[in-house]
Formats: sequence, structure tokens, C-alpha cells
Amino acid sequence: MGHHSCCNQQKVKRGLWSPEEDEKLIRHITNHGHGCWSEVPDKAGLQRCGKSCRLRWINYLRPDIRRGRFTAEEEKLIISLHGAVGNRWAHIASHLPGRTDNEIKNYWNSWIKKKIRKPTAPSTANRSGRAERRPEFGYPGNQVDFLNQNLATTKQPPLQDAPLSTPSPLFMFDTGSILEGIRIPDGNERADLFHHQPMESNPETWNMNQLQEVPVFTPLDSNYLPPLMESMVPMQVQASNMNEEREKMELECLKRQDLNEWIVEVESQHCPSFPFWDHFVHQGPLVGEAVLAPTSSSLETILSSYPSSLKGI
DNA sequence: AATACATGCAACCGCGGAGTG
DNA sequence: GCACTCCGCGGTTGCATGTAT
Repeated sequence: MGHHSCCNQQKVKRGLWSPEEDEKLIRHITNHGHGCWSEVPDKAGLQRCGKSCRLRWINYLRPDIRRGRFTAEEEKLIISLHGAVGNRWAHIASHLPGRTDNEIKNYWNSWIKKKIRKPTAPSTANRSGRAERRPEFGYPGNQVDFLNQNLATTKQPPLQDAPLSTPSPLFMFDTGSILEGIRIPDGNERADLFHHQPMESNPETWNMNQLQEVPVFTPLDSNYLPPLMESMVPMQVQASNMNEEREKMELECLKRQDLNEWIVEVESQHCPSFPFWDHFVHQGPLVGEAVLAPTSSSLETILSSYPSSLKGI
């Protein structure tokens, strides 16, 4: 098995990233931005290939990453979007702020595995070892059909297993109106989507009848992608009680690029799962070049509050 | 407590598209 | 139009951890 062209160098390291490597990558991108990924390893002093750096950044180190369980809202959105665009994880991810394609893909695969297993009931015959672990996903191209079929043959599954009770893809209408109908049990609305609460699926929360009925999207051409961006306003932008400061921040956001935008987003979301950036945003400079060049001491503080896996540096 | 099995997720691989000379 | 590089994406793998026996 050959390595990718960018990984042909002898001393390219593979496998799990060490906290030290993470630190180097964070430090580099924080200071200089990623620029050309293929140059990142050299500039950052990493013995990795550019692709690996990119992947690590996008899937794990990026400041706006949301971690933890998918909420019921996210589940529904994923299923709807998947029904429409299939395995275009990046496309789906673009509508789930803070979630990565990889995460969604993993989630879907494990979710679908559960669905596959369910009909045949947990029997001892199923407990066959590792081969069983990777059921062939040989279901037809339109996987939502498979799902619907599956759900139909399954006895009223619990909501967390079947968050979608209607075939109508949610993306076909403004998610704002969808989310408008959603009431998180504690009474808060959409803004709570960005709070890192482990959300139990609550059947009461998802009364699909409240949702506007729309024609079902039929993907005649597999290459066709529905105009998601036009019909779906990014959720974080819809946060209902956005105060003036946040509006200002959004305005600023429009003037910045890449990393800066992320930071501002984190600011607007107050992502509690990311003390790193929370700290950075509130204590560090926010505008212009300064934000890209934090002092080393602030970086140390930042790194010290990084997710547990990165601790122990 | 030990072992086997199941699950979740980080990371790798290879392909294809876009950009460039 | 061709060759090349780079990047992004989707599929897949392997490992760490959790759970059941």
C-alpha cells in the first residue's frame, strides 16, 4: 500500500497525535494560519504529512469544534440531509455548526449499524466476533429508503433510534421555522443548541406535526444538491436573543478570514466545551494580526485549558 | 477478576476535482 | 490539451475503551 505523494518522505510519522504535536500545530496555525497545508509540517516542526495536519486540525483541534453527543435536533437534521444528499458528509456537516464530516460519518455508521442489527434481534447468533462489526453497507444507493423500510419493519422504535418520523426532509424549508417549533424542555429555544448539554431524546420535543409539510425531495440526479445554503439559515446566525455586542461581532466576522472567523463564532456561541478559545477570545486580542499572534504566555494558558487528551504536555 | 465481544472514534488511504504552468 | 500539485472528500481501518459473560 503506497503512501500519498505528500507522505513519501521517510520520516513522516503516523498514528495518534501526541499532545506535543498538537501543541506545535496549534501554535503554528494560531500564529501563522495554515496557509498551504503541505508546508505546515515543515514550518510547524512536525514530522507529519500535510494531510495529516489538516485532518487533525479540522477534526480535532479547530476552535469551533463541538464535542459530545449529537442532539436530537442534529440527529434529525443529519437524517434529513442524508436522505437528500446521501453520503456527502462534508455537505451535511456544513449545516451542523461545529460538527465535522468525520464525526457525522462515524455517527451515521454506528447509528445505521444499530438499525441493521435491530430487526434480527439480539440473539447469540449475532454475537460473532469482529467480522460482525462491519456489516456490509450494501444497501441501495438511496439509503433513506433503506432506513424507512427498516423503520417500517421495526416495531415503533424508541425515538433516539428513529428520530425521524416523517420522510419530509427538513432542509426543504427554513430550519428557522423548524427550530421555532422546538422547545427544549427547560423552556429555552434554539440558542440552547449550542450549549453542551447531553440531550436525551424527548418524544415531546419533536412533534413533527408542528412542522410545515413540504414536498418530498426526490433526487433524480445523484449529482444534484438542493440549495441548502439558500433555504437554511445557519443555526448560530438565528440565535434569537442576540445582543448588540454579538451583532457587532458578526459584523467583524465578515471582515476577517479563517481563524478569526472561527474565534468570533466561538464567541457568539459561547461554546462551553471549549475553554481554550473561550479564554483566548475573552483575554486575547481579537482583531487584526494580533489575534493570530498570541503571546507565548497566553498560549500556555490556552493549552493548559485544552481538552483533557491534550493535557499532560 | 479475566476474558471475549461490542462500540466509538481518530486517523489513514486513495480518488477526484480545481488550479496552475 | 496535458501534466503536475494540492486539497478535500468519502470509505475504511485500527486502537482504546466499555460492556457482557
